Amino acid sequence: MEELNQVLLQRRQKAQELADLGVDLYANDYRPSCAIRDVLAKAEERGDSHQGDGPEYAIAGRIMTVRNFGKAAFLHLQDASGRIQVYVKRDEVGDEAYAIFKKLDIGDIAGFKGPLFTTKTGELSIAATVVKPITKSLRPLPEKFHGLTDVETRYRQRYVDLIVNPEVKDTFKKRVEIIRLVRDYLNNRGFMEVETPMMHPIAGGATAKPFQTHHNALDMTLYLRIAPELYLKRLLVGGFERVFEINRNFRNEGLSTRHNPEFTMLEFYQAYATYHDLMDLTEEMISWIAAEVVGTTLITYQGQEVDLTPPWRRYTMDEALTAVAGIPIDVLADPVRLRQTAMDHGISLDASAGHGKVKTELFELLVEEKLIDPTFITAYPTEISPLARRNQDDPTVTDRFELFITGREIANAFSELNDPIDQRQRMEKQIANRGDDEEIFPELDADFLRALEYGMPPAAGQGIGIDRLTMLLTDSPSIRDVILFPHLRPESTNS
RNA sequence: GGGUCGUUAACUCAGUCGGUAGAGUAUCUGCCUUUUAAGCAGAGAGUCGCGCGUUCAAGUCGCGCACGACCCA
Repeated sequence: MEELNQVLLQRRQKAQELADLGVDLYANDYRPSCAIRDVLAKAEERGDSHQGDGPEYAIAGRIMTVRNFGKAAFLHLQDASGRIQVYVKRDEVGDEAYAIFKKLDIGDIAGFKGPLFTTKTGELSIAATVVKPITKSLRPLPEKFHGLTDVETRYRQRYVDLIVNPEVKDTFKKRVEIIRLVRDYLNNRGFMEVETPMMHPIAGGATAKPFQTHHNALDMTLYLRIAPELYLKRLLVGGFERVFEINRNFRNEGLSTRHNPEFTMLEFYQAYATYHDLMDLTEEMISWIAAEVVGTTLITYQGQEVDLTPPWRRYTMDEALTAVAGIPIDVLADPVRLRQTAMDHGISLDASAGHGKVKTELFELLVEEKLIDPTFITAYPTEISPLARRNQDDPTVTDRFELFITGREIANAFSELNDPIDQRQRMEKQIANRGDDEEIFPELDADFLRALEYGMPPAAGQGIGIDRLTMLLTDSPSIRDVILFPHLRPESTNS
């Protein structure tokens, strides 16, 4: 238990004084009649000025500011829906209630009842006739003008951040709205939302380090999933032709402004579709969500204008390397010269890296960050796309795209590989090429291959990072701004 | 993993050349019945992130550690 400083002691003392006056410090016998937003809306309907002669409203919320005049006071009360001023006058509420009111603090939760009036300065306010202490706050809130800005405290004590920084609340409301719109969009197109395992016996569907756990009764290692892909495809085999899942993935890797160890991913699969269909779907869905959430498809992200109005630019990886990075076509086609170009840019390549890998490295270094407006990049090398279908005309590339907006990968999709023989070979190759430093060796998912052998209909599938999409649409610079409780190192115990 | 910057009152921040720890908000006391960053007068509030070192003397200089931010890999 931390030592109580003066402020905390004073709060506890005040709480005791209230209790001595017979006040229940944690009462649960008050029911507000109205959300603050609804009070404001009703006042708007009624129009003109309010003289305290209208209906009474019972509201409840947290006291955010107080301006005290001795025998009267103004305060701002905040609930989930908004904020309104309350005027408490001794002559109106009575001596006893006013004495109790004087012992309330900023940060306390209280109820007030009374009619509306408009103050001299023109602010719509509640003229309290009843004061009801509801919950005592034993800790002071951050300063009213600057609020809470220390990012560490904001993330560690998100509850305080949410109380005092209204734009934070707004961001998380938008996040929920985005997810709701994704669901609506896919449900309306015949997709079925499913839940697949979070704990996998084999960590598959992506290349990433998994978290490990242990099942005691079965005495076996399990991995928190790095991707749901291989399970969703099993459902295609089973006959569900349009499925999606919005859920957490876990990757045991570094933290940054773009990476949290657990993050939310949308994955969806559509039978009898190709990656071309998914490009159409994606630009329609994301531009629609932007219009709903932001109100426009012309958005600003960290001072940059981004135009989400369809249609979006589509480049093959080769086209992008030429158009954006200025690499001549004949160099692109020549493995030796391209490798030299990569090395000239300081890219270190090991001997096993093929032509496709070299291209991808150059793309990541020279092109990605320049793709500000939404851009689909297609024709990813087969070498780095173990689960994607090969292109009919050029088997060295796959029918795959990634979507970049503001220089960041937002989505990854492909026409799915459904040839079980090809899939087995590619997985075996991937396992053979594993790095020696990998702590967890990739394993062949025999059951997934068995499922494919029953026949998976041709399909296209896609993953969209919900956190990054939310960052884009809420103009948030860090993934921690769109995750309620982002992962941080443990708080030091000596603080 | 490397580099840069930061950590001082509950919050937001100052702190000069190394010489008694400062402000605003919040809190407490008094005045104040239409204020809104209310006002006026007064008061209390600090392990200067942690540890070691240099020095007569360290918030300040050096080293190490913790946590965080940004950049790089």
